[in-house]
Amino acid sequence: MTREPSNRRSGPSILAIDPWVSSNRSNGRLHQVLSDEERAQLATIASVVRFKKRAEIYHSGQQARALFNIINGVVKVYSGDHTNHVAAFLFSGDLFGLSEEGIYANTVEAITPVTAYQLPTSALRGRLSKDAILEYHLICKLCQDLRYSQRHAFLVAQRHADSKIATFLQMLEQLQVARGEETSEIHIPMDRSDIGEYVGISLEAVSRSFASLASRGIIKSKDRHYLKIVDRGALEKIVASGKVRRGGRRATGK
Amino acid sequence: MTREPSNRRSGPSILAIDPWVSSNRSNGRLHQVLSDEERAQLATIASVVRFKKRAEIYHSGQQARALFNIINGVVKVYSGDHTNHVAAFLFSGDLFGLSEEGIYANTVEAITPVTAYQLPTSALRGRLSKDAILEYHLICKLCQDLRYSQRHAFLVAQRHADSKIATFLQMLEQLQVARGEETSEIHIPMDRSDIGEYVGISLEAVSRSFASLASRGIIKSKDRHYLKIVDRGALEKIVASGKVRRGGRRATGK
DNA sequence: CGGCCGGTTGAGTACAATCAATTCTGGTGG
DNA sequence: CCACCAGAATTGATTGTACTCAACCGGCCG
Repeated sequence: MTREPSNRRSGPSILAIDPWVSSNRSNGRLHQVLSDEERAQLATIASVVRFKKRAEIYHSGQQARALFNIINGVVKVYSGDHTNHVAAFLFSGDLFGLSEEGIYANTVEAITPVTAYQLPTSALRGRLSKDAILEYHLICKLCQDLRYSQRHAFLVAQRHADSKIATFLQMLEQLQVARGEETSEIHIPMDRSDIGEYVGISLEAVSRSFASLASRGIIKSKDRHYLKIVDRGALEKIVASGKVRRGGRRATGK
Repeated sequence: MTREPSNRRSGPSILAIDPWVSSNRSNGRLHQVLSDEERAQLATIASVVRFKKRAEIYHSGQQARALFNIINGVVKVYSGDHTNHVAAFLFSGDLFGLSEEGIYANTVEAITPVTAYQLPTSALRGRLSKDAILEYHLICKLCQDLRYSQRHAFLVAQRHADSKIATFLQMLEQLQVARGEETSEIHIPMDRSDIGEYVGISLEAVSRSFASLASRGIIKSKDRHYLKIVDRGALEKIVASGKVRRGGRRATGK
């Protein structure tokens, strides 16, 4: 982990959607919720840190010294225990380092080389307590994270491996759209076992699903980490086919 | 839905754990993060509403007119679409009604008769923008919700029905502890199909799991909605047995 | 060149979904 | 108060899917 002066960029960045204010120009795209002043302000308490691929950034149970804001790279958030369940993949503009009573509740590992702002909790809390706007923006981001987490639970609840992978691919693509990246190809930075631990199937099943989708002409993979969706309709159908669950009555009176 | 003056109680209540400040006296118990003044303040913009069992409180896609704070009763939060995936069960001291650009992102239905505070979004936003402390407390609650959601994804990722149900029971018990309720018996307010939709198995499998746990002497059920954990150790083992997932390398260098 | 790691492919098995029949339970009206 | 009914819950039998164990491939780095 290396430190360097943080004046090279315009400062921490939070990409999110406002829970209440509907912005005119958003087709699934996320917005920079921080103003330039806020970013500059935050930059004064931030330092830039870098992590190599596969580096563990912090471990569940450690003292939460800092909040991190990804500049670029991808991390995975997972439970540090013997189960390696992956809770989330995070990208540029995302935050991690949320704690529970000052203790990190998850383990975070760099999937790719990562550059991030490091915001010491003490300084951050000081700033938050004085700045209602900044707090509001943090709220926006937390709502965002909550929605993503619910979507993740939904993904994991899909019954067929193919549906999970199809949903996962849609999610990845949508994330690329959300942050305004190139969208002709889907970039898959994580490896098969990470995917398996995220969608809740074995890595063999991940492999088989990719193979199956490819053989059916629904996706076309350039290599291990890049692929294209060829038949969007078919993919949609596969996503939908994993959802059916019967039972449950209708909501009645008030 | 009926309205009544909201001066009957001490005002809205948020139960959560501070992400940073470790409170001396918490053994898994949640705290009231709002001060009496805050609660009184919020009460001035809140009205009390009641919903019958199985009433739909709002539907995904509707305009988000209000945030709700449960006084008592239980609701389920689920995706309004044809899939009935349940994202959460919420209890007293919980919030619901979070939206995405002013639109409700979920559907919420009362599982039991529910009494709740209704906080119009406009008034609430006005108050939030002026009150950094209140915003901070909302942040606490959102972190809480995020953790629960991650735990839910984890539960759903368990591989065996028995493990899911065992985990679910532990979660319910822990929630009762968290809000300081009676803990000798576990109260299960939701029906089998709700449980199935929450843990990601069919309602028949839910039934079979309960039967299996009971026959093994691990739980003892009084009736459909109340049971006791007899063999806590065995339950723990079952929870753990659903977690194993092999593969994944170790995190290396810095 | 060889080893290692990530990925793919194959065979057998176990578990839960499904379809279907039956019992239990709580609420309603006579 | 009881009989009845509808919805919830249970139980049974069958089938399909994904996990497991295991062998094998291929690229990358030392």
